[in-house]
Amino acid sequence: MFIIIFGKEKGTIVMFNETKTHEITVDVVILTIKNNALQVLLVKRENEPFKGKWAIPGGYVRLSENLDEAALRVLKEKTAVDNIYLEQLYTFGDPLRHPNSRVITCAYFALVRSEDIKIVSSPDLGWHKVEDLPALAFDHKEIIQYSLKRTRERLEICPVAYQLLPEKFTLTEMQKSYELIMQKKLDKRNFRKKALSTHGLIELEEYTKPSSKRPAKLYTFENIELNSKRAHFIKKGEK
Amino acid sequence: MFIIIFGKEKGTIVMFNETKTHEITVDVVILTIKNNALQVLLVKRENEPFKGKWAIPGGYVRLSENLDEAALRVLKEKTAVDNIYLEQLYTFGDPLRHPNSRVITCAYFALVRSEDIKIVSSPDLGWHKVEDLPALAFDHKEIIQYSLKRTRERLEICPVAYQLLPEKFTLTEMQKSYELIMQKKLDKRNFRKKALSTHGLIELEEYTKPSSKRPAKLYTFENIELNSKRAHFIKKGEK
DNA sequence: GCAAAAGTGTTCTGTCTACACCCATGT
DNA sequence: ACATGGGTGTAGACAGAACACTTTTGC
Repeated sequence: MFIIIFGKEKGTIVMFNETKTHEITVDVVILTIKNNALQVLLVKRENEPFKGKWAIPGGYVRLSENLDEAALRVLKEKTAVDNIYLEQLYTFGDPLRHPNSRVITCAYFALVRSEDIKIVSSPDLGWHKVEDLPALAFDHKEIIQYSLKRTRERLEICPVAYQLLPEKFTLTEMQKSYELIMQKKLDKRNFRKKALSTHGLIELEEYTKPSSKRPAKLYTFENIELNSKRAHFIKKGEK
Repeated sequence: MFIIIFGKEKGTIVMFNETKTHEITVDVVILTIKNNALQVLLVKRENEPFKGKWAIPGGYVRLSENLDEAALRVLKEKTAVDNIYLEQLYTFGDPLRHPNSRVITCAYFALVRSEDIKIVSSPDLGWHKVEDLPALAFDHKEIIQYSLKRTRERLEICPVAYQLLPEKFTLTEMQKSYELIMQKKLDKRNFRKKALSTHGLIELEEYTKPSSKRPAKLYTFENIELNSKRAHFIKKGEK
C-alpha cells in the first residue's frame, strides 16, 4: 500500500505495510456580514487538484499545535483578526473527498467583523455571498452549508451574531444580521423586545449621525468571552 | 523532527523535515442504561502507554473507510449491535494527549440498548457507571464528560433516549432514562404529558406482567431513522 | 410637508411548572 | 387490608407570535 506524504516542496512517496496514515488538515469557514449579505472568505486554488476552483482557507495541522491553534493560525493568515468566535464544526473524512490522497479535515467556522478584516480582495482571495457561491473544490460546499446550519443553531441559544457586528451598532443592524443568518424576516417589535433583554447588551448615549432620517440609538456588547473551546458558549440568560 | 509511525507489529521511526504527519483514530463512547444507571463501555489497555488503565474503545481509521464507518466498525467489534444512534462528537487533537506520538482522535458516541449487547463482561472489558469512573487513559475522561453533555443537548430536542430502552417499555422506564441522562428528577405528570405527545411513540395494547403491583401499559417507538449523519436527527414534532 | 427609517404595547396562544390523590394488582 | 408502583388534571407563569401607528430627521 502506498502512502503519500507531502513535504513542503514536493511529495515524498513512502511505502508501508498495514500502516494507517492520513493527512490531517484544518479548514476554516470564515463568515462575515458585508454589503448587507452573509459572506464567506474563499481562496482560489493555485495547484491541482481543483486548480482554479474556489476553496475555504485551510492548512496542515502542525505537530506542535492543537486543532484550535491550527484553525486560529489559518484564520490569522487570512484576516489578522483577534478575539474571534471560532468553533470546531465537524470532521470530514470521506476517503474520496480528496482525489489524490487521503486527507481528513477538521472543519472550523469563525464569525468575524467586516471592519476587522485586513485583507484586500484580489482575484485569488475574496468574499462570496453564501447565497451565490462559485464552484467549490472538494466537499467545501457541504462544509459551508453545515457551518450555516450550525450558526443558526448557535444563534437560537446565544447572541453570537454580535461577533459579526461593528463595535457599536443599532438594533436594526442587529436585526438585519439575525435575518441574514436565520434566512427569514423577523418582526421588528418582537425582535427589539427580545434583543433588549439579552444579557450583555449595553445601551449607549449615542446615536447614528443624522442622515435624511431619524437617528438611531447605538448599542454595544459587553466583552463576553464567547470564544468557544468546544462550544462552551454563553447561553441566553447565563452570566 | 522525528515522526513515529506505528506499524502493526512495532513502531517504525522515520525522519522528516517539515512534514506534517499524524495518527488518526476514532474512539467511541458507548452508552447504555443497565442496572438503573447510565453506563459506558470501557476496555482495559493491554499495552503501554497507560497499560492497565481503562479506555474507551477505539482504533485506527483505515484508508478505505470514512469516519462514520470506522466508528461503526469499532462499535461492532465490541457490541454486535445494529441500527444504532451513532454521532460524531468532537475531534481531540492536543499534541500532548498521547504521550509517545501525535494521535488525533475523532470521538463518536453511541446509544445502545442493553438487551442488544452481546458482549460478556470480563476483567478487560466491561460497563462502568458514568457516575463512578475508574482511572482513564489519555483524555478519555474529558471525552466521556463531553459525550454526556451532548447527549443531554440531544435529549432536549429529540427523543434519542428511546435508543437506550428495550423495544417495549413503560413510561416510567422512559422517565428513568431521561432522569439518568438529565441528571435530575422529573415530575411524573408533566413527563407523561410531554412523552405522550412525542412523535413516533406508539401505545400498545399490552401490559407488563403482573408483579405485586399494578401492571403498566407498554409503549414502543416507530422505527424512526435517528442514525445521525452529522446530527441530522429528528427534532420534536418533525416527521 | 414628505420620504425614510426609528421607535413603541397589547392580546392571544401554547408550553412549562408546580402540585396530590385514587387505582389495580399480588400477597 | 396493605404495600407498591401506575395513572390522572388544573391553575399560574412565561415566552413567542401577530399586528399598526407615531416620531424624528433632512431635504
